[in-house]
Amino acid sequence: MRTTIRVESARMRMHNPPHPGTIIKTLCLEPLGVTVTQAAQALGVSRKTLSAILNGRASISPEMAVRLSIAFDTSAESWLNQQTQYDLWHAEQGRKQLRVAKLAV
Amino acid sequence: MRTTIRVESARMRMHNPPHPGTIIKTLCLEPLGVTVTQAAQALGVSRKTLSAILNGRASISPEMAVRLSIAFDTSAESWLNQQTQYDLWHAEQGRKQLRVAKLAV
DNA sequence: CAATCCGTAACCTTATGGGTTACGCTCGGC
DNA sequence: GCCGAGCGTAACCCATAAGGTTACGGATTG
Repeated sequence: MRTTIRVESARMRMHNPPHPGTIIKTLCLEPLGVTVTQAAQALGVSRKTLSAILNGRASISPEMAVRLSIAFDTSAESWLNQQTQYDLWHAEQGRKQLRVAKLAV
Repeated sequence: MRTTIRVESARMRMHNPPHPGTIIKTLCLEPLGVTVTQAAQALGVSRKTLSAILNGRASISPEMAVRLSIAFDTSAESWLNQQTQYDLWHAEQGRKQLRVAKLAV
Protein backbone atom coordinates (compact mmCIF):
# COMPACT_ATOMS: atom_id res chain seq x y z
CA MET A 1 0.00 0.00 0.00
CA ARG A 2 1.28 3.38 -0.91
CA THR A 3 0.56 6.32 1.31
CA THR A 4 -0.05 9.63 -0.37
CA ILE A 5 1.00 12.68 1.55
CA ARG A 6 -0.74 15.86 0.52
CA VAL A 7 1.35 18.99 0.68
CA GLU A 8 -0.11 22.47 0.46
CA SER A 9 0.87 24.56 -2.51
CA ALA A 10 3.35 27.38 -2.15
CA ARG A 11 0.72 30.00 -2.82
CA MET A 12 -1.63 28.84 -0.11
CA ARG A 13 1.07 28.54 2.48
CA MET A 14 0.75 31.35 4.97
CA HIS A 15 1.43 29.49 8.13
CA ASN A 16 4.48 27.78 9.43
CA PRO A 17 4.43 24.36 7.78
CA PRO A 18 4.70 21.47 10.23
CA HIS A 19 8.02 19.83 10.72
CA PRO A 20 8.19 16.53 8.82
CA GLY A 21 8.77 14.79 12.12
CA THR A 22 5.24 15.66 13.13
CA ILE A 23 3.94 13.91 10.03
CA ILE A 24 6.00 10.83 10.70
CA LYS A 25 4.69 10.62 14.22
CA THR A 26 1.02 11.23 13.57
CA LEU A 27 0.59 9.62 10.18
CA CYS A 28 3.06 6.76 10.32
CA LEU A 29 4.04 5.67 13.80
CA GLU A 30 0.84 6.20 15.74
CA PRO A 31 -1.51 4.55 13.21
CA LEU A 32 0.73 1.50 13.18
CA GLY A 33 1.23 1.46 16.94
CA VAL A 34 4.96 1.37 16.45
CA THR A 35 7.22 2.67 19.19
CA VAL A 36 10.05 5.07 18.53
CA THR A 37 12.53 2.38 19.48
CA GLN A 38 11.01 -0.11 17.07
CA ALA A 39 10.85 2.40 14.25
CA ALA A 40 14.46 3.43 14.77
CA GLN A 41 15.57 -0.18 14.59
CA ALA A 42 13.53 -0.77 11.45
CA LEU A 43 14.92 2.36 9.83
CA GLY A 44 18.43 1.33 10.72
CA VAL A 45 19.22 4.48 12.69
CA SER A 46 19.71 5.18 16.37
CA ARG A 47 16.83 6.07 18.62
CA LYS A 48 18.43 9.41 19.22
CA THR A 49 18.45 10.23 15.50
CA LEU A 50 14.80 9.37 15.02
CA SER A 51 13.81 11.12 18.22
CA ALA A 52 15.55 14.29 17.08
CA ILE A 53 13.55 14.24 13.86
CA LEU A 54 10.25 13.47 15.55
CA ASN A 55 10.74 16.37 17.92
CA GLY A 56 11.82 18.84 15.28
CA ARG A 57 15.44 19.04 16.33
CA ALA A 58 16.82 17.53 13.12
CA SER A 59 15.93 17.56 9.45
CA ILE A 60 15.06 14.81 7.02
CA SER A 61 18.30 14.07 5.21
CA PRO A 62 18.17 12.66 1.68
CA GLU A 63 19.28 9.30 3.00
CA MET A 64 16.68 9.38 5.74
CA ALA A 65 14.03 10.14 3.12
CA VAL A 66 14.98 6.94 1.30
CA ARG A 67 14.87 5.01 4.56
CA LEU A 68 11.39 6.34 5.30
CA SER A 69 10.29 5.46 1.79
CA ILE A 70 11.30 1.85 2.34
CA ALA A 71 9.89 1.46 5.84
CA PHE A 72 6.56 3.12 5.12
CA ASP A 73 6.27 2.33 1.42
CA THR A 74 6.03 5.97 0.46
CA SER A 75 7.99 8.14 -1.92
CA ALA A 76 11.29 9.54 -0.74
CA GLU A 77 10.50 12.64 -2.73
CA SER A 78 7.46 13.48 -0.60
CA TRP A 79 9.53 13.42 2.56
CA LEU A 80 12.26 15.53 1.11
CA ASN A 81 9.74 17.99 -0.28
CA GLN A 82 8.17 18.40 3.12
CA GLN A 83 11.57 19.21 4.54
CA THR A 84 12.18 21.66 1.71
CA GLN A 85 8.91 23.45 2.38
CA TYR A 86 9.75 23.63 6.05
CA ASP A 87 13.24 24.99 5.42
CA LEU A 88 11.99 27.41 2.82
CA TRP A 89 9.39 28.90 5.07
CA HIS A 90 12.02 29.66 7.69
CA ALA A 91 14.42 31.05 5.11
CA GLU A 92 11.69 33.34 3.78
CA GLN A 93 11.31 34.84 7.23
CA GLY A 94 14.71 36.45 6.78
CA ARG A 95 14.16 37.60 3.19
CA LYS A 96 14.03 41.28 4.07
CA GLN A 97 17.31 41.09 5.93
CA LEU A 98 19.20 39.95 2.84
CA ARG A 99 21.08 42.59 0.89
CA VAL A 100 20.65 41.37 -2.66
CA ALA A 101 20.64 43.41 -5.88
CA LYS A 102 18.31 42.49 -8.73
CA LEU A 103 19.97 41.20 -11.87
CA ALA A 104 16.85 40.60 -13.92
CA VAL A 105 13.73 42.70 -14.40
CA MET B 1 12.00 -2.70 -35.44
CA ARG B 2 13.03 -2.20 -31.89
CA THR B 3 10.74 -0.79 -29.28
CA THR B 4 12.14 1.16 -26.40
CA ILE B 5 10.09 1.06 -23.26
CA ARG B 6 10.66 3.95 -20.97
CA VAL B 7 9.92 3.38 -17.33
CA GLU B 8 10.34 6.33 -15.09
CA SER B 9 8.97 7.02 -11.67
CA ALA B 10 9.71 9.33 -8.81
CA ARG B 11 11.31 6.47 -7.04
CA MET B 12 13.83 5.65 -9.72
CA ARG B 13 14.61 8.46 -12.12
CA MET B 14 16.40 7.48 -15.24
CA HIS B 15 18.48 10.56 -15.69
CA ASN B 16 20.87 12.28 -13.40
CA PRO B 17 19.26 15.67 -12.84
CA PRO B 18 21.60 18.57 -13.53
CA HIS B 19 23.12 20.37 -10.63
CA PRO B 20 21.25 23.62 -9.94
CA GLY B 21 24.49 25.48 -10.56
CA THR B 22 24.31 24.45 -14.20
CA ILE B 23 20.89 26.04 -14.46
CA ILE B 24 22.07 29.24 -12.87
CA LYS B 25 24.95 29.48 -15.27
CA THR B 26 23.18 28.67 -18.50
CA LEU B 27 19.76 30.16 -17.83
CA CYS B 28 20.58 33.15 -15.68
CA LEU B 29 24.14 34.37 -15.95
CA GLU B 30 24.95 33.74 -19.59
CA PRO B 31 21.74 35.21 -21.04
CA LEU B 32 22.30 38.38 -19.03
CA GLY B 33 26.00 38.53 -19.80
CA VAL B 34 26.76 38.78 -16.11
CA THR B 35 30.14 37.67 -14.82
CA VAL B 36 30.52 35.39 -11.84
CA THR B 37 32.12 38.22 -9.91
CA GLN B 38 29.25 40.58 -10.65
CA ALA B 39 26.64 37.99 -9.79
CA ALA B 40 28.36 37.15 -6.52
CA GLN B 41 28.38 40.81 -5.54
CA ALA B 42 24.73 41.21 -6.46
CA LEU B 43 23.78 38.12 -4.50
CA GLY B 44 25.73 39.34 -1.52
CA VAL B 45 27.99 36.29 -1.30
CA SER B 46 31.65 35.71 -2.00
CA ARG B 47 32.89 34.75 -5.44
CA LYS B 48 34.11 31.50 -3.99
CA THR B 49 30.66 30.59 -2.71
CA LEU B 50 28.96 31.24 -6.03
CA SER B 51 31.73 29.53 -7.96
CA ALA B 52 31.37 26.43 -5.82
CA ILE B 53 27.67 26.29 -6.64
CA LEU B 54 28.14 26.95 -10.35
CA ASN B 55 30.67 24.13 -10.56
CA GLY B 56 28.61 21.65 -8.58
CA ARG B 57 30.80 21.66 -5.50
CA ALA B 58 28.18 23.15 -3.19
CA SER B 59 24.43 22.97 -2.80
CA ILE B 60 21.74 25.62 -2.93
CA SER B 61 21.05 26.45 0.69
CA PRO B 62 17.63 27.75 1.68
CA GLU B 63 19.08 31.21 2.17
CA MET B 64 20.80 31.09 -1.20
CA ALA B 65 17.51 30.11 -2.78
CA VAL B 66 15.95 33.28 -1.42
CA ARG B 67 18.89 35.32 -2.67
CA LEU B 68 18.50 33.82 -6.14
CA SER B 69 14.80 34.54 -6.07
CA ILE B 70 15.48 38.21 -5.44
CA ALA B 71 18.32 38.62 -7.93
CA PHE B 72 16.61 36.79 -10.77
CA ASP B 73 13.01 37.48 -9.86
CA THR B 74 12.16 33.81 -9.62
CA SER B 75 10.68 31.65 -6.91
CA ALA B 76 12.93 30.45 -4.13
CA GLU B 77 10.94 27.26 -4.11
CA SER B 78 11.98 26.33 -7.63
CA TRP B 79 15.65 26.60 -6.75
CA LEU B 80 15.27 24.58 -3.61
CA ASN B 81 13.23 21.96 -5.43
CA GLN B 82 15.96 21.60 -8.02
CA GLN B 83 18.45 20.98 -5.25
CA THR B 84 16.10 18.48 -3.66
CA GLN B 85 15.74 16.56 -6.91
CA TYR B 86 19.48 16.53 -7.32
CA ASP B 87 20.11 15.33 -3.77
CA LEU B 88 17.36 12.76 -4.00
CA TRP B 89 18.72 11.22 -7.17
CA HIS B 90 22.08 10.70 -5.55
CA ALA B 91 20.52 9.34 -2.37
CA GLU B 92 18.48 6.87 -4.43
CA GLN B 93 21.67 5.48 -5.90
CA GLY B 94 22.46 4.02 -2.48
CA ARG B 95 18.97 2.70 -1.77
CA LYS B 96 19.95 -0.94 -2.06
CA GLN B 97 22.78 -0.52 0.39
CA LEU B 98 20.41 0.59 3.17
CA ARG B 99 19.32 -2.04 5.63
CA VAL B 100 15.79 -0.98 6.38
CA ALA B 101 12.85 -3.13 7.46
CA LYS B 102 9.35 -2.43 6.20
CA LEU B 103 6.87 -1.21 8.75
CA ALA B 104 3.89 -0.82 6.46
CA VAL B 105 2.55 -3.16 3.81
C1' DC C 1 9.37 -3.23 42.38
C1' DA C 2 11.01 -4.06 37.67
C1' DA C 3 10.87 -3.52 32.80
C1' DT C 4 9.91 -0.43 28.91
C1' DC C 5 9.83 3.58 26.48
C1' DC C 6 11.34 8.02 25.72
C1' DG C 7 13.72 12.61 25.62
C1' DT C 8 17.96 14.32 25.87
C1' DA C 9 22.56 15.67 27.70
C1' DA C 10 27.53 14.80 26.92
C1' DC C 11 31.00 13.71 23.82
C1' DC C 12 33.08 12.44 19.30
C1' DT C 13 33.47 12.28 14.13
C1' DT C 14 32.51 13.79 9.60
C1' DA C 15 30.53 16.87 6.37
C1' DT C 16 29.33 21.27 4.58
C1' DG C 17 28.25 26.28 3.80
C1' DG C 18 30.44 30.60 3.96
C1' DG C 19 34.25 34.07 4.60
C1' DT C 20 39.08 35.77 3.52
C1' DT C 21 43.44 35.59 1.23
C1' DA C 22 46.30 34.22 -2.31
C1' DC C 23 47.99 31.70 -6.33
C1' DG C 24 48.13 30.46 -11.17
C1' DC C 25 45.81 30.30 -15.51
C1' DT C 26 43.45 32.39 -19.59
C1' DC C 27 42.13 35.90 -22.53
C1' DG C 28 41.48 40.36 -24.55
C1' DG C 29 43.05 45.09 -25.34
C1' DC C 30 46.64 48.42 -25.70
C1' DG D 1 54.74 41.68 -25.12
C1' DC D 2 52.69 43.40 -21.07
C1' DC D 3 48.76 44.11 -17.99
C1' DG D 4 44.40 43.73 -15.92
C1' DA D 5 40.01 41.32 -15.55
C1' DG D 6 37.80 37.12 -14.67
C1' DC D 7 37.88 32.67 -12.83
C1' DG D 8 38.78 28.20 -10.37
C1' DT D 9 40.44 26.71 -6.35
C1' DA D 10 43.69 25.62 -2.54
C1' DA D 11 44.56 26.70 2.38
C1' DC D 12 42.75 28.00 6.59
C1' DC D 13 39.12 29.54 9.92
C1' DC D 14 34.38 29.32 11.91
C1' DA D 15 29.66 27.64 12.74
C1' DT D 16 26.14 24.37 12.05
C1' DA D 17 24.41 19.89 11.73
C1' DA D 18 23.66 14.84 11.07
C1' DG D 19 24.77 10.54 13.10
C1' DG D 20 26.73 7.31 16.59
C1' DT D 21 27.38 5.61 21.55
C1' DT D 22 26.59 5.90 26.40
C1' DA D 23 24.03 7.16 30.22
C1' DC D 24 20.67 9.49 32.98
C1' DG D 25 16.01 10.67 34.80
C1' DG D 26 11.08 10.63 34.28
C1' DA D 27 6.83 8.36 33.05
C1' DT D 28 4.13 4.39 32.33
C1' DT D 29 2.76 -0.23 33.04
C1' DG D 30 2.73 -5.26 34.39
